[in-house]
Amino acid sequence: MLAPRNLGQAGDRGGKVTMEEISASGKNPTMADVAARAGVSRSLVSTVFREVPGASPVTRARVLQAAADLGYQLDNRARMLRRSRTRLLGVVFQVQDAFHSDLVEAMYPVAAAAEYDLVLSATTETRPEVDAIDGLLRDRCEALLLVAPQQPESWLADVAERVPTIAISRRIAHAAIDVVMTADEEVVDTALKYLTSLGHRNIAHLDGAKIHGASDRRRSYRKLMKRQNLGEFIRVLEGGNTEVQGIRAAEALAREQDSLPSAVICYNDRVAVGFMFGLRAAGIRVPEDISVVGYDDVHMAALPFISLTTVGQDAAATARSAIAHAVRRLDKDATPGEMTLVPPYLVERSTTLPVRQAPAPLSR
Amino acid sequence: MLAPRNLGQAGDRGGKVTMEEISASGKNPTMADVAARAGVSRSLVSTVFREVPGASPVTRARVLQAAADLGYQLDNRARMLRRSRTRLLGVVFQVQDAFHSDLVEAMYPVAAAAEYDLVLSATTETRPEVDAIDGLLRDRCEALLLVAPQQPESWLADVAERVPTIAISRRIAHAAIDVVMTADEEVVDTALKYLTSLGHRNIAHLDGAKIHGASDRRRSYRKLMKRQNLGEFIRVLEGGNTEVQGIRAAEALAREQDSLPSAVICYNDRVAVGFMFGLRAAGIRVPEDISVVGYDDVHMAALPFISLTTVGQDAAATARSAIAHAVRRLDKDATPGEMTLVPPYLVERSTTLPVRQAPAPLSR
DNA sequence: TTGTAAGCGTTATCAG
DNA sequence: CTGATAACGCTTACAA
Repeated sequence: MLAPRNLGQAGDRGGKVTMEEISASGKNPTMADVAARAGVSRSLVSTVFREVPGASPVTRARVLQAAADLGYQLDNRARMLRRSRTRLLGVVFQVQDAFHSDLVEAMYPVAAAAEYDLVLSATTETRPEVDAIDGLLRDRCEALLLVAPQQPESWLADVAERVPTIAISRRIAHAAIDVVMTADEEVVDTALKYLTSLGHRNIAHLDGAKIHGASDRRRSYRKLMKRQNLGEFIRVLEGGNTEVQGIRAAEALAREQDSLPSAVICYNDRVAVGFMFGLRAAGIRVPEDISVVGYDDVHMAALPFISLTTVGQDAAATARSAIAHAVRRLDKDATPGEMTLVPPYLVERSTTLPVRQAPAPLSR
Repeated sequence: MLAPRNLGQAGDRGGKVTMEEISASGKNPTMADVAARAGVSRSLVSTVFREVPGASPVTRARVLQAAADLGYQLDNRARMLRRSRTRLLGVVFQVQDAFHSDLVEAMYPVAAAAEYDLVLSATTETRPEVDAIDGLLRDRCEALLLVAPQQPESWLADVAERVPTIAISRRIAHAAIDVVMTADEEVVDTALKYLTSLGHRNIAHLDGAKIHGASDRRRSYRKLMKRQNLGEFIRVLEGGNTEVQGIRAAEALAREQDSLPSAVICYNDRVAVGFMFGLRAAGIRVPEDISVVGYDDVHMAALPFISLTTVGQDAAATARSAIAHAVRRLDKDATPGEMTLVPPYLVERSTTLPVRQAPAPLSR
């Protein structure tokens, strides 16, 4: 009763387990054990488990049965060691970040389709990126997928010299590193076009402070505002990337209530949500007084009592593209340094309204 | 300039890289390469890298230098294969779950302190638990840490028969499986005692529906209400584990407004937050009309505009305990089937108030 | 279709 | 302190 389901006891259908059963206890059974039990050679067991042609159906069945009886499991260590290729893709990500989780989730099926396995290596407060990457290198991953890597470009370039490296969600200009990220300027463009289509002109930008990518976003905002002939309205609000910083920004804005923008584009959803609640707490209505647009489309943005209009990052497309880059480098030895920009998408929800309190559409 | 930092070029301080440099390109350098460059035997290189005594300081330095010049990295596959023990702990978790992420984060330093490495294996929509566990078994992990496993107990028991298995956050009564979880009854007890201390008696329970553990919680609620002589107030509201289900529950409750409880203990924070906003949307004030207590202490609960009073799960303590179980089983061959209950903690925030609108404390 | 034998890059054992 | 020499469990030509 305590015996594992697939580990067939003496007396089970299989029958003649005797020595093997004893020798198998404690140690894991090997291919040799399976071969012995099936009455074939080790290599035949291998062919069966690799699912390559070269074993008769009847042998195949016998081997599989013997393996099941013994509770045999392939040993990845040995198999990877012997094989010329490990078919391993290393993924470095921040385990606490929801968008990173979305990416990892989306990567699994794509990698599997290309017959690669994923090796996850998390970065945390106590586990620096360098350690995470080192582990993957020791596991002999064939390519590295780095989600929002924090290390300096030169260090990442050194890594990329050893193994094909794909940076995700971080712009890096280096000939050895592939990059996959949401088209940053298009994010601002999408938000801006949407807001101007609602009649907004006085559109401010809630900044991401010193976060990676914030300066790019700021630059895009300035550039695109000018292009829309809205240069006179350019205004960058001091923000950050957390809800609390959003609240602070709202409080600061409320204090100088003389000149409110009619809409604000935020660095990300978290700061946007904080900003929105902060405005409301200060007596400024959202969306009636100010429209708010976020970025990321995190889970929270979709909650009915938040319902934040936002420009979303397509995690699935990003993941697909990142794996595709790795596969191109490995299986089609493409040249490194290519960049893929994933288009963002707009999600209209309840934090935006046409400028100046437009009346609800009349039914006529 | 394109050369990896640690891969010392010919002309670098090291000097005489010639054939090795060429042979190393393409293939990863091995211990043999390092040995050759340092002018020692493979086994000495091994002793140096294993950091065991048996190499003179000067040799040690030479080996390390040669390794650095070559950009040598240990090969985990070979090392794990040869070593009697892998010192690998497999962790199965839902990559999308914030509490699981907290656990994983907390596990890293604890495992490192016990000289174990963590192997992460995520379950997702497309990657079933069985696959995740299979992978870890093939990697020859020495123990499995399963966070909130979904498989039936009998199946998990089969796994536990092969390898020491620790279930986290799921109650399992099986002699082969260790369990670490937050003391479930204490959670309800903590919430209940806190609410009664505020004078509440009409305390309802917002249920977790068919989720694992919900029935335990329900049972504890009933039992402890009776123990407090509050049996007449027992009331289980149909809930769930998501914000949207919380909103629905609030709407349902508002419809039968004749008999509102004065406080509600919720299955988790997510459903609690939805419930709270749902109540407010229905014109029921929180906390003035109804006090709301959540469970988990997720990040969102602490946001200023949510500020949910909740009973928290101690992720760090749970992680510590789980690793400790594994280490006890592996290094001190403790007997399986032990259970550790981690005490929860109360976080008083803004969704609870003494019953019947107590006046703000007077300053005198 | 099946079996034989030689590694893959380490660690561990045992001599010098 | 140092260096040969077997394994570890598998894959992969190559032979039968």
